Amino acid sequence: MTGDLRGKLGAQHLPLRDQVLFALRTAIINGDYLPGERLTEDRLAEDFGVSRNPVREALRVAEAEGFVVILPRRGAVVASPSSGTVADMFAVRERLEALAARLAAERATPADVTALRELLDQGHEATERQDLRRVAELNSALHLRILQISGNPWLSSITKALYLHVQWVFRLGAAERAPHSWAEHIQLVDAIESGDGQRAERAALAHLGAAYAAAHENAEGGYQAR
Amino acid sequence: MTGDLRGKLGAQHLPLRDQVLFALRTAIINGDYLPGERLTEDRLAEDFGVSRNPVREALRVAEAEGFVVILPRRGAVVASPSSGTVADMFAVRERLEALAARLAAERATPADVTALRELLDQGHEATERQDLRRVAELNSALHLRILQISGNPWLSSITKALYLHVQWVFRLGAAERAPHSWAEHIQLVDAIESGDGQRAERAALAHLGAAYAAAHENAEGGYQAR
DNA sequence: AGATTGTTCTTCGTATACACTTCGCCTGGA
DNA sequence: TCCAGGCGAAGTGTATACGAAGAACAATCT
Repeated sequence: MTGDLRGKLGAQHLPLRDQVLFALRTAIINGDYLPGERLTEDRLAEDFGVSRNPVREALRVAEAEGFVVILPRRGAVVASPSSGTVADMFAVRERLEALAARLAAERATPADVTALRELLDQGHEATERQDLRRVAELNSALHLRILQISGNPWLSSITKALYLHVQWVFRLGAAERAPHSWAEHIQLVDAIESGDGQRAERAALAHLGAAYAAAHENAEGGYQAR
Repeated sequence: MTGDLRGKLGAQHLPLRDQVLFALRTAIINGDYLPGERLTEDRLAEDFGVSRNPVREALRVAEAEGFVVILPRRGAVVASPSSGTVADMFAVRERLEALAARLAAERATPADVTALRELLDQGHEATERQDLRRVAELNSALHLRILQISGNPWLSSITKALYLHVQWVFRLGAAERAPHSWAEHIQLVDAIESGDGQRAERAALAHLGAAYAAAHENAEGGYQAR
């Protein structure tokens, strides 16, 4: 609840509202604030050690991003990703990541490919070490990197936002996705390296399909709505 | 046990910040505030007749939506859509609207189709009357309706946001797109009615391709960056 | 009980204050 | 004339206080 997040955010150069937004997003994704939980401005202000104004501004953005729902005159509650919308998210993500893969394949420089392989290696190693947390990090890093290589800022920002929500669902649904996804990742990077957009798209779709299946399993009863 | 019988009486009055956001978006899209123009909080507050707080909250959301850029400690300026990002926008939009068309085809009820045909008729009529403004409205309405029929809230909200930006570019680039697009629309609605997702996707892609060509022409020199 | 009326919590908007940055202007010196 | 550097205005970032109105809940009355 209120305990562990109380830090002194008030000393940096970044605007407070951004720090609050970041902390809020993180707390929601990590499950420190659970779906349906009421978020009063005063409480958040106290949790983060700031005044209400930065909190309000952060809340509006969090609403725009879909992490909270604001009911007029009644305040904000943490949004509830229902298993219905998980399917919807993946349907969109599938298309977007397929496009990203294609663009990445068409535009990747040798240096880009090297960077991807590097992530792949680290991921493989972390998998051997059973360091699931690190595996998840590297998984994100790989996807984000591909997005960046795609060179399309719109695609990138939209997909990133979606990706955060996916992670949220994963966390709530407990276990991170297992090691076998790295085989798919290798396929994907191979395709990108080949420069064959079509093939990269297919690899992305295959990967997303598998990821969805996993997410769907986890989503069943991993959290309760309301 | 949290009571779920939400009365919806309070939902009609929208908060000032939302009205400000709406007005701000509209003003930017209409070109009342031009790209690069400085938006000081005091000025906006005065323009809209409210205090700084609602303005600030609206600005944060407008930033998240990509209509303004906020430079820390220096304030907000209207964002500048460069012709590079127009291509990027359409690349994404193509994928999203194709998905929307497919889902709509798979899920449309007869009533949905009737509603689409109604819009088509009105559009045709407005075109005859040379009422370009109304044509543009109906064009939006049609796309938005298809999004709604798709039944995927993520897809819907993301694409809507993108759509606003497209309109922005169109306005800045002067002339609305011409009458011939209605032929494509008819193809699209026919495809949706048929229930053939594949065909609906193809129709959407064809339409988007043509729209992009038009947008691209307009974008050349229709406005100046910075 | 069932309806009505308070009471309280909270949001929403306004207003004000102030530290601190940024920027443009101005002045003085080369 | 041109540059340097100082000075002050403008504007953001943040905090705080306050009043109004809505919603939820409790208490009270018929």
